[in-house]
Amino acid sequence: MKKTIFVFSALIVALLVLFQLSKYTYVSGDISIEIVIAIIAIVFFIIGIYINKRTLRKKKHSSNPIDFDKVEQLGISKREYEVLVQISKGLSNKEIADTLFISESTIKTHVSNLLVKLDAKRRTQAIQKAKEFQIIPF
Amino acid sequence: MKKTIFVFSALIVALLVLFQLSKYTYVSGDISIEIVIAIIAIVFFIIGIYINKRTLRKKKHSSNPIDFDKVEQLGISKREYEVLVQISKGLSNKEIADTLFISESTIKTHVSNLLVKLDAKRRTQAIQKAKEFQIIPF
DNA sequence: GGTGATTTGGTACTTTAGTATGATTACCAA
DNA sequence: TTGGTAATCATACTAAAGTACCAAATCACC
Repeated sequence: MKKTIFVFSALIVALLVLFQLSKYTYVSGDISIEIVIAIIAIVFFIIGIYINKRTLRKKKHSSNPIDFDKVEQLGISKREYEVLVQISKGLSNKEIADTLFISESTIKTHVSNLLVKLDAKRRTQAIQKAKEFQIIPF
Repeated sequence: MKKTIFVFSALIVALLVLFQLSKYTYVSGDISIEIVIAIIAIVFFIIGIYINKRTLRKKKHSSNPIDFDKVEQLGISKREYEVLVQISKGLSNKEIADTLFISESTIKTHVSNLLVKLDAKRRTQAIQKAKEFQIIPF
């Protein structure tokens, strides 16, 4: 907030100086026009950079693009994907079974299938791969 | 924050208008100069936004703020932290033992200590917690 | 209405992970 | 020099994860 005020204040001062300069140099010569144009170009260039940085910083937290096409491409089914998400949360097979209201045997089947489809040896590696494929939220 | 930017932007625009008007009074009839300046300003503004977006996109992958203070705060030792990083890569205890040139027993000891310090029941949960604490690269 | 994929579940088994405990070495600071 | 901490390793055990194989119910699709 402080920074914003400072930067914009500086810009206003700069513009005022330009404004004054243009008044004085108008009579004496016509080189000032080019200089004024150049300075305005630079100033707005900087303004563009600054404002863009601000807006991008705000968007950073809400960006979570999950590649569902990749999920399909890997042949991961709906249920398997649900299990994958629970795995990435750090839950055990038993805990996943309880949250999805199915038996642990079924979870084991899903996990085994997931490991094959993600080409992973362990569930921790599956998490890593899923993150690389951008198919789990992070 | 948004308000501040808007207010100052409006002020700058107003000043520019004054600047344009003042010129208008001196050189009456010649509108083209003002238009040229305005266009240049807008063009460089857009260029600023564009270039900034490009540089930020490149930096996106290299931005990884790891909270080492948190690591200390949790009482995680140097070696334990190394093990934690390997765990998050999806390696097994045996594989970690091979990469760090120590026995699997030692890895198990480190892992057990890590689970206590991170308040986790499993290594997958430890990964999750470590991510929340921002102590591992992602 | 049959066909293929998904989901579910089980048994039996092997492997990996994690706990508990104890012990040795090394290093660093008081 | 001693006392604390980190790092190392081992044994023995329990728990969880993962594999292999099978089988039945469901569901979508033609």
